[in-house]
Amino acid sequence: MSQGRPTLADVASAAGVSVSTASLAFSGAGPIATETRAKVHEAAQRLGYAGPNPLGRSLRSGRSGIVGVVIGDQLRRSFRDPVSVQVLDGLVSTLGPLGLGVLLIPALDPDRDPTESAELDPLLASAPMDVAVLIWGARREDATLEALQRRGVPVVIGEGPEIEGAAVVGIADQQGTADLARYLTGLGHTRIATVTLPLCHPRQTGIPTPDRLARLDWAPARHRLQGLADAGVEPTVIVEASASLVEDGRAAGHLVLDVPEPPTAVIAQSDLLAAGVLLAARELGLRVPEDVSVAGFDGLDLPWLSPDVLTTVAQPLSAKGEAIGHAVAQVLAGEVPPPVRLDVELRVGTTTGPPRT
Amino acid sequence: MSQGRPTLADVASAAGVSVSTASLAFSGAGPIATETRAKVHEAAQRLGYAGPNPLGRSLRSGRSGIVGVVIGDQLRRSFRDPVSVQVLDGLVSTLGPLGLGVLLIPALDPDRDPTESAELDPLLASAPMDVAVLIWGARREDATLEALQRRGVPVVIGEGPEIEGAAVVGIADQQGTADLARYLTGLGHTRIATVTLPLCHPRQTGIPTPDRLARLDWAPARHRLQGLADAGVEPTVIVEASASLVEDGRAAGHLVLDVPEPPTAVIAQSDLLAAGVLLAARELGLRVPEDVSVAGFDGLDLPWLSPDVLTTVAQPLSAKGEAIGHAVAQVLAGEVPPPVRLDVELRVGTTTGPPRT
DNA sequence: GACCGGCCTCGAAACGATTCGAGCGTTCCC
DNA sequence: GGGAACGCTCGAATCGTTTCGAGGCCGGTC
Repeated sequence: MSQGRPTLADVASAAGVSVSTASLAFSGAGPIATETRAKVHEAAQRLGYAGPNPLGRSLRSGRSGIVGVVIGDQLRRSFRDPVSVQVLDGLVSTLGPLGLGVLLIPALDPDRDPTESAELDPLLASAPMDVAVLIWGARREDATLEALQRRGVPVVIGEGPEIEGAAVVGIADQQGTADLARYLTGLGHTRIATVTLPLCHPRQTGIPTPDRLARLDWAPARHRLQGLADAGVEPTVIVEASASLVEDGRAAGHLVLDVPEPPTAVIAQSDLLAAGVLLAARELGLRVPEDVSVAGFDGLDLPWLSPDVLTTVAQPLSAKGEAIGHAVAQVLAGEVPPPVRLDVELRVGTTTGPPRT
Repeated sequence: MSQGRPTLADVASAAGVSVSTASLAFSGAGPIATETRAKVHEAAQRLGYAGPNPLGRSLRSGRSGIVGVVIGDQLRRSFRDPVSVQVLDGLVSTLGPLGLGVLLIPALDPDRDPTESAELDPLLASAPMDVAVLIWGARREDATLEALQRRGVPVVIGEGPEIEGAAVVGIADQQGTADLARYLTGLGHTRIATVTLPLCHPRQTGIPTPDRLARLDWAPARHRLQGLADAGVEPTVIVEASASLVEDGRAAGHLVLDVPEPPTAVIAQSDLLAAGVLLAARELGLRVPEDVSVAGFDGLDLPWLSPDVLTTVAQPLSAKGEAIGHAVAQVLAGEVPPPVRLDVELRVGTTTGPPRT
């Protein structure tokens, strides 16, 4: 068959061996004479055969070598956040050497009318993958998660709730936030506000209603709020940001600081939000940390804040990605990965100090 | 066969129809009675069958529905740059509705010793994909590109050289840079320096040697340098940054500005580099734009520069991603996409002004 | 000289789906 | 009333590979 690209059968017949032998020559599994292997490779070279077709291989082995990573509806929103990017980086660099590729999968739109199926079935339901990763903030009742379980795709969750049959890689964010809060109260702060990550679906910006607070089901926000409570801090005001972006932090910062009696410290649940609060403070003519202390969470490297250095709780982002990758490998090996919780570290910068008396 | 997950055959026999009919019930191609379809779906539901196995489907149809996107050795480096992210976002949102997924593929390490194959064959050589996308700065002699061509994978290139058999989506960056340069000379600047993107492999930081300048084979850097020449601007000094990051821009900025007779304007080939130059200027006590004008390229939204607004040449990032996605679709439809060149737009901000006399 | 192992190679059976042409029952038209 | 047209369903072939057990050849041993 000289039509189309050559197949293993073409190579085999060109080399004068059987298909199975040719397969062995490539896969390396099983005994094969050095000479035979050379003959096969030579024939492959001659025909321009670039190795076994992954499709055939996958079908036979039942493995695609693909790990699906679920991203938000908009890639932009997910990846504008350096946190996701660094975690993904750790993940990719762990998976790559294992021969596993990362497929980007848009999450199911939770608001979509299921009856109206304008789009052919979404990637989530039809893309090949051996394991799926929900990198960030899966919720307990999640159309995405459910669709994956229905397909029988094993799931690894980063920083999410503990869910039956899914491996979880988390961080000690509750404790880290508590440490941060104690540090601030230790400095003498009593009026502390907080800017949170999204609390629940759908995302909103502003001061959450009690109803929303009750529906709090996004793990990172929940843990970090809980950390405040652990340290005995009751925020004077809680403002929710709809995404972990500087713009949202700035808006939230105005809400928090542009009031008659502003707090003396603001704890933001992410560094980008904190950076936004910092901008807001600057715009309002407040000095940091003299008039207001600002702290974040993540431990990002933000050179453009220079000369300020943000006080923050640093989490090991790449390590989290690597831990997720490791869990993926375990799942593929048929093991059940134990839950992981990575340590975080309070890192004091120049944006926090004692309150003005 | 109740062992393992159910297959189409199981569903078919449970529904009392043939496999081919069951297939029709799912694919929707071909005539099928509504009642039959319902019967099949009901049986599928009962058995927990979540739709046709993509592996089998792919093998038969010869299509995986996967588009490989080649990223640099380190994901972090690629994605810390908002430019890549926005392009990727445009790409994903175009491809998603077409039922195509994006697989992240680490590029081949050009320095790797080919004899020593510690790693099993890289994803690039073995991952399933219908088309590959080199999103940014492919070079003419590129191990990655070559490996793809050898596999017979069609390639779409973003902002690269025109290469035989590969579709290209570019921008009018040469002209845009020329416009920017003319604007600055029009303001009266004569001593203009430039900070470039990487010029060639391997990446380096600092003032490039003539040898390096001669080997200039990275399209974006080449076009934008050429744009300066088109406008009759000969840079007083050229500094090369090894990546489009604020840190590198800052380092380059010090090299450019911390000299006895600094330029009155600096053109950086990306906004992040420009932001770094801005930081360097600030650190050196130079006022912008009074002491030095700074301009970038890309048109990113950089709220943290506030209250400054960067003068820049804006390129349509999402549109570029969409254009690439469109080209991918054309390739898959068997068409040969014509070369695309998107327009850019000079956007004057507050970081440029007339030089001090 | 016959038998027993090793080492390689081969043939055939999956893997799970799509697709094409044939077949069959019904309806409609002449 | 007979034949054609139509609508739906079915069998069988096919996609390209891996894997398993069988078998062939060779050298060594009793």
